[in-house]
Amino acid sequence: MRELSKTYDPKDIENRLYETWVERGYFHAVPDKTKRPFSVVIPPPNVTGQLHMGHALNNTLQDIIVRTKRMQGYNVSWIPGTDHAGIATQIKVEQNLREEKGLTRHDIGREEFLKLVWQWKEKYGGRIIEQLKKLGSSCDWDREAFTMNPSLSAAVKKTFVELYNKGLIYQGFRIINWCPSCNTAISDAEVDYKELDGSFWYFNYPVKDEPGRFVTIATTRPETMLGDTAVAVNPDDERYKDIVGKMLILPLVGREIPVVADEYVDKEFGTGCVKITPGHDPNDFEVGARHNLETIIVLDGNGRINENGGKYQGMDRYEARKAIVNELKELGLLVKIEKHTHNVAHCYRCGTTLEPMASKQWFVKMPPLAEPAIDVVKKGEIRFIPDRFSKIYLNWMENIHDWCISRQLWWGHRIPAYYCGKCGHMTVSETDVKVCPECGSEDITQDPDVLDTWFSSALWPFSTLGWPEKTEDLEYFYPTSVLVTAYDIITFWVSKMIFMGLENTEQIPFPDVFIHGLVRDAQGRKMSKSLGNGIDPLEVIDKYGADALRFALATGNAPGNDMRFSYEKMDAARNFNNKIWNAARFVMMNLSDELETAELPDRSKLKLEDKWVLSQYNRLVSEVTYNIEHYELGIALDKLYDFIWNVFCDWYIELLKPRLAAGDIDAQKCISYVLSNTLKLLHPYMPFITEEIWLSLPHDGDSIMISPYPTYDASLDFPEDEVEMSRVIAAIRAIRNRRAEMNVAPSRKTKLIIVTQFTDTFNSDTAAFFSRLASASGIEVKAEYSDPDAVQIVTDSATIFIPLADMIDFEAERARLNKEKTQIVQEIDRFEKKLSNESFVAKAPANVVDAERGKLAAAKDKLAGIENALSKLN
RNA sequence: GGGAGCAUAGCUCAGCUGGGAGAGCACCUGCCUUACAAGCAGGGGGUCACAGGUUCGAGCCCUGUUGUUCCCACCA
Repeated sequence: MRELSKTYDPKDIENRLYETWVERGYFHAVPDKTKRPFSVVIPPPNVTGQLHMGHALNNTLQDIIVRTKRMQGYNVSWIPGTDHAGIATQIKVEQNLREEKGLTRHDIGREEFLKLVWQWKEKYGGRIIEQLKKLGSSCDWDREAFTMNPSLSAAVKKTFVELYNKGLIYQGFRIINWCPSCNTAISDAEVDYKELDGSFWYFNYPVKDEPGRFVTIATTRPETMLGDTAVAVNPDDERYKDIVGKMLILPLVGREIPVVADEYVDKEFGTGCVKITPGHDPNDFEVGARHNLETIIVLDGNGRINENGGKYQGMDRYEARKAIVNELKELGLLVKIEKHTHNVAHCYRCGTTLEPMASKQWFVKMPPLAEPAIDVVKKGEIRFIPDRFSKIYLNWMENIHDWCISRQLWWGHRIPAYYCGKCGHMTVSETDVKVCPECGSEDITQDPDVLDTWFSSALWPFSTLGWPEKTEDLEYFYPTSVLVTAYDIITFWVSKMIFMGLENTEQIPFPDVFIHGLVRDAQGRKMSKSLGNGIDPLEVIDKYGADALRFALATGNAPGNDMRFSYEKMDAARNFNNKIWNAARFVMMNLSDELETAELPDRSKLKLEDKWVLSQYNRLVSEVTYNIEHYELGIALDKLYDFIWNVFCDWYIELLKPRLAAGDIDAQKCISYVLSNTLKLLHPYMPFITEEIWLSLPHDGDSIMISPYPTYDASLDFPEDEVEMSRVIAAIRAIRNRRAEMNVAPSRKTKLIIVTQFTDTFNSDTAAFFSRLASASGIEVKAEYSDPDAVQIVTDSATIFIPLADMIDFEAERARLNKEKTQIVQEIDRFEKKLSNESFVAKAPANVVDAERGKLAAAKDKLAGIENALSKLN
């Protein structure tokens, strides 16, 4: 056994224990048919990322579940890893290249650039993994995965090719969101809308061959007029009936464009005339398709006007906007400018205003994939915790659009499509294509685009287990048991894992999706770089220890709800650690060397207080187990905290002090048993301190983390003793309370005369601790007693006399007793009313009614005591 | 426009399938009682947003109202 140091120092403990666990292979799991598998999924952090509070919360919750299951005997696999994070990583490396060498990726070329990204990944990619270890996460590091590993890349290619062959992946020309800064298309899910103040410009477009006649259109993006190919009105709009079919002259450009009638136009909005720009607006694109309009794209990839913009070519989109508005004004075609607030699409990665643009991209056809993914949630095969997030999921899935998966980036999984330079044939293949299967030409180029990062993330639960190979791991650990993640990536990631899982493995990837909230700052704001309010978990760990951070994150945590992080919580967490440490030190000081294991003495040797604490401990075991199984991790932790502090420390330790001082071996067994098993319950939450203490106590085995989790034991239920002890505690509390009210110095000990029908309770053992805890110099237990000169305390099971004649204000005593009497009479009245209500007695469950009867009886006993006391007060 | 959450003690929040209104912090009083002052003992403090309803019984279920946060859609 190891001695515990006088003061608790997490730094000394945490690194040492973590290394030991890893060395002994406790985190590593291999398929073993004799054990039940339990495997979990959490979001792989970005490879270039830094640990933030979100990761800390996510890992803490996951580790609590994982450690509990492992102790319960499951064969637990938690595969850690990182995501290549296409755009995010590429942006970082590009920035770096610009800052260090003043070069762009185009200057050095694709191959060289990718070398740089891989170098970057090797250099910084491991950092976040090391940071996760500081938290105590019990991941299987031997299985660490990365979304661009060869085996995961193979899974990506296989998926792409199979979906393509089924017609579920296709190339299409349509409006996508284009980021002029990242120079790539992004999916609808990657768009952030921000409400901005803008303007609404009204312009006149002249009608051809009818000088002086105009239609007035309104737009928020004047520069797109360069690509207008029609103006649309509602077919039912009387104002414009006669103009439908006529031609307009597009100002500045001179192009003739038709007026078309389309249901899409809202008569009430603006002027009722809409300029149609099929190349730069999703709705216009559809109108264009319906009316066979030309699609003219006027912007290049950087957001500058292209060759279709005539003299504006080369101007930035906003420069062009100014110029166009000015020229139209000079031509007298600007009617008015209105202020207009509207939602503007921004890139979620870089914040740049996006341009909707028609473009040829790869898409996943969603409806056929969404359907089974909706079913499994509706049928309850996959459930969200809490359930309300299934609505968000279903709402999203039921309104799904096809998923744009191609990105004009270099970092990522390159699309496995190959084009023949000679005959133009396209081949989609898992293996590299060197020769055109159609014409035999060797002039083959691979599609330059890469796949959306989420495409590979979607495969994570099974690609990390070896899919598409039929590995033993996949067979044993898949489907996984639970996904733990925050609600902000339900649509990004959770939904995609579900439909890809069903598509690729014909199984759900996980039955449970445990959703947690976001960690905010003390004021409730989102932690962000721009606000500078982010708190680095590593600094917190450095100052308080990982156990304290985990406690702070888990305490009060309710599924799906955001939480605030504050240093007040960290102080509370640190204090709790300290409390446990000191309690353990005290227990150990009192243990004799002959105790080797944590075993209870023979049941017959148990005293009242032992049974009382064991009975509560036993209930704690079932409740905590139940709560954790139901993902009520915060509730379970509250109960552990309450038991350890308010039951074990405040009462049980105090109750046992006389016996421990006397060297009572049974008391030693009891207290070390309760402590050691409570530590097991707490271990998933605070792995380090519990291990350190547990190893110092009498124990079986090498580590608390692989010791069996406590289970409910019917032989430890002592309901009667619990009631008895709670009466004793109530009496002690009442005495302390009275003494405090009367300002009796704590050092002043008094005699106590206790009148009670429960005389068995107050035996010589009880008297020892009772004296201590109630500041008594001696205790007499009597069946009958009367002393008009004593303070009388009435509980529902006893009347206690404290001879404090010199301190009594009899007037005040009488007033106090009368006040208590009024209160108890009111209570009795309430209980009686309730119990005389026939429908209550008839309809309420029996145990509720019995409980009310019990309360009534206790109140009546107390009233009798008070009346007796009043009558004896002179 | 559609959807969801939240509104409980001064602050931050728990409260599972309806039956006790709770925790941490803060506050007040008294204590260094040799595990712990990062502590101990005692205490004050709440019309559970508002209005109806269902029920023997509502913080919890239903309807409406107000305030607030978020998600989705994106009428130029």
